[in-house]
Amino acid sequence: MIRVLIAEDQAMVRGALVALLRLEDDITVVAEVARGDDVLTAALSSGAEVALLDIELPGCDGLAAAVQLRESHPDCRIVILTTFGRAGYLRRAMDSGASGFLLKDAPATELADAIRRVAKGERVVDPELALTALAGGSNPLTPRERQVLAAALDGATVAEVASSLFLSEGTVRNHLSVAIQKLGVRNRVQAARFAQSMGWL
Amino acid sequence: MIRVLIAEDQAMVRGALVALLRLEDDITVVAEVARGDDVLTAALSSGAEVALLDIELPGCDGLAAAVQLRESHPDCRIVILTTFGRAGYLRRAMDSGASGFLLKDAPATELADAIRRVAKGERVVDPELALTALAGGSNPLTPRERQVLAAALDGATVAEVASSLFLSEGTVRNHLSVAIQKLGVRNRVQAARFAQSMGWL
DNA sequence: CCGCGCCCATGACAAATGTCACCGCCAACG
DNA sequence: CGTTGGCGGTGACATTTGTCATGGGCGCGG
Repeated sequence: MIRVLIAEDQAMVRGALVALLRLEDDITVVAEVARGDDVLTAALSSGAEVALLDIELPGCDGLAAAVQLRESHPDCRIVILTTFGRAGYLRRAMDSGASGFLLKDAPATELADAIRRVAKGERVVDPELALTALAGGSNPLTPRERQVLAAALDGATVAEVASSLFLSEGTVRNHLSVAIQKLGVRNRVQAARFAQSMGWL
Repeated sequence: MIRVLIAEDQAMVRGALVALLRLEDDITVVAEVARGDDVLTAALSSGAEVALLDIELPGCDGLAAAVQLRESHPDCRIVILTTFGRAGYLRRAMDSGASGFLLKDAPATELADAIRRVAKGERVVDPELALTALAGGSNPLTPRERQVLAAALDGATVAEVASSLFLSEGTVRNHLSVAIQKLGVRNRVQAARFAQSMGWL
């Protein structure tokens, strides 16, 4: 019997996934949580063998939860389940110690299969996604550029970004300009959107 | 036995929802589709009594699918199932002839319940959401302003928006400026994001 | 130690953006 | 019929944004 923890913020989807896994004889759901910062305690108290983590979670990112889990409960295998097949997400998931990476676009039958294989110690990644992750290359942005871009994502002005990061306005403009050129786009909005679509945030 | 059609683009979620509904004795899933433009034919050929429609669908918006379905198959009740509790979505869903409006944030148990009530001819809407929809008021944007804002959403320049809508640049700037003031924000990006978050697109 | 890359900053400049006043056209409505 | 409001347009203006050159400080690897 494989003991599984499910972390997913949308209650309806979470419940549906539980129903899906209940159909399997060799899998039992021992914990469900809605927040990233509940993952650790729930995993410890339930003795989960496999943790199924969404990336977009309130409280704490699924990838961050994976890191915590890996540190204090290294026997628990981790499967990331996410909507977006962003190359950067896959890379970061692997860096976080995940054993599996599944898309919500994948057929429902693959879920139980992936959990079984991960429980046996295998790694499970959509091969096509792995290719695009390799082809896409790695994140060309420096940490500062990421911060500035992330701040610009929701329409903040240069002045706001500057004060929120304790920088000069000119510096912010420089970082933005460099990021725009690296990404080959024409303004900050496109740059921010593109970076996010690649999982570079 | 209530005959249900499910339209949801993410295969994993779709399969999980099917598993969830399979647990109910009086509900049977007679069709599942991934695209909005497959809803109509699938509903007709399967004789579905209730259609469960996601809003974000490839091919054709779930709300548009609802309108088509309403016209050519008026006996089929419609339930909109969506991630976002945007006030504008609810209003448009009701205008599209939907009988129910459910959030993916709602508990999984509510799904079967909502389907049963809708099948009996009742209307099902999250009461809290209905309140915010009323409080939020209706869309203050004119059709043109919506178009311009939508085009600006992905970082297009004024010139690009102008040529794509066959307008003068000055006119586009005017529409943007008016929209920015109506929405009480400070630039086009915030305006576009705010409008989208309200479902005014 | 020296170079390299990242970070921060300045100042200047061109381009894009946001605002304003004012124009006309047209359809809906009292 | 006159008024109102959405739509399209012009021109001007201040502000913001994107680009460039340049320079200093810091940490890391050869």
